Amino acid sequence: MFALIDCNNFYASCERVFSPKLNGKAVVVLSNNDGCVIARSNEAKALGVEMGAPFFKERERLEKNGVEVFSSNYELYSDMSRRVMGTLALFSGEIEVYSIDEAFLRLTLAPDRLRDHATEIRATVKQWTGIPVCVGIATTKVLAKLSNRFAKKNAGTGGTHFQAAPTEEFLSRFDVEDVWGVGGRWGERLNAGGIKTAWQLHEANQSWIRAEFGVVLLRIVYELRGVSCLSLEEVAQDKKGIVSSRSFSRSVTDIDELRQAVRDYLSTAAEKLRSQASVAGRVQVHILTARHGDKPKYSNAAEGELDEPTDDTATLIRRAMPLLDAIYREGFEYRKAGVYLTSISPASLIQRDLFGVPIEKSEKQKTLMAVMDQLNRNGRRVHFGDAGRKGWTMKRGRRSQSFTTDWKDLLSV
DNA sequence: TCTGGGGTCCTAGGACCC
DNA sequence: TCTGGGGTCCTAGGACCC
Repeated sequence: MFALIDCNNFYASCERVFSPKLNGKAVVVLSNNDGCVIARSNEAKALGVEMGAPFFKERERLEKNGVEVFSSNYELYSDMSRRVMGTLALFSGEIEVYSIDEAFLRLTLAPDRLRDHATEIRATVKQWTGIPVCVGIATTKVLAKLSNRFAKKNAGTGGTHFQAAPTEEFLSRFDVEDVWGVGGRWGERLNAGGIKTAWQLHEANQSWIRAEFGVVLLRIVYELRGVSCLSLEEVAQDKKGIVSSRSFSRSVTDIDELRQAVRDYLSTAAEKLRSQASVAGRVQVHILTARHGDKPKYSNAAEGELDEPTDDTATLIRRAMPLLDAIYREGFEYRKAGVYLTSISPASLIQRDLFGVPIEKSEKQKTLMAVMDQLNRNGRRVHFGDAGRKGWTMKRGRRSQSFTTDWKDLLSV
């Protein structure tokens, strides 16, 4: 059996843990730059605040209704996630942390004990971390997802549900787009083919699915039928691509400012690369103007290969700068830039270039990076280039404290 | 009527997820 | 004024090899 545990309105719930006065009130959390709504408490959902709604369009309505609005505080959410996952790990030796607020567990209990187990998981996570979760149990991951959705949408379930078999009665309750792995595009095409519910997808013609949609959807159909095709991925695989990109808080026209942004993002991306002991063979740089409005639009990206794969921030920056120069056009108001590291491989398997960077030099680089990572981990930010006034950095004026990760922010009562 | 039969690697694009 | 930031996998097509 697979259990899917999903935190309810996770970011909003994190804010509530340390501010109980928010209980019962409408709470929303905004994306980076306070751009759009990415988490809503049930009260906020009831007011009709949509997921992904631009904040500037909703602002007045939110204020009028006394909604509590927060900038995103990933330091807090990551740490709360770690606590939730640590708690869940005590309930099964096999756990897959699927996202910041979801995990699959494999349960090998007798079926008659599953319901009690689910209730206990939910109660324990709530008591130990303050985060409310729902638990859905079934024989495949796709069915566990639906089971969880059922628990979440039906108050009568008490937040847990065990679905022993994929019955017509159960699957007919869900639109086909509610099935994990079926998004908007496939939903439309399936609807056009007369498939509107999860049950109809369960009954769909196998060869038609394979021919029209491919093997990915076919696996989902099998999962709906109770044939497990998606296994529990207990160990997180190394990233095959690492992105770091941010929207600016204001327009940027000057290439020097873009250069500094690219240096910053590369520092972040390379730090992630080193944390999984990998090297990257290619680096990509992209810049964009605003998508909306009537200002002239431009976006472009350029990618380049490293002479030899590296995790050295300085080397990556040196390779990336000419790429930025190549795509930069004067006269545009840029709103976002980013970098993308690809062709990632384990650092232990580097194929050195006979005429490349001498070993002694690369050893020095390695030491420098290790020292930098250590300083940054301890909260001192060490930068490449000009770390001075950066007017374009993220806007997040409504952020709560880092209650669990910074002594200065410890809650006072 | 009929045009060989195996492969690999890389990239772009399109889906999907949170 | 103002619209996030990460990821994964699969497929088709083009280039190459013998």
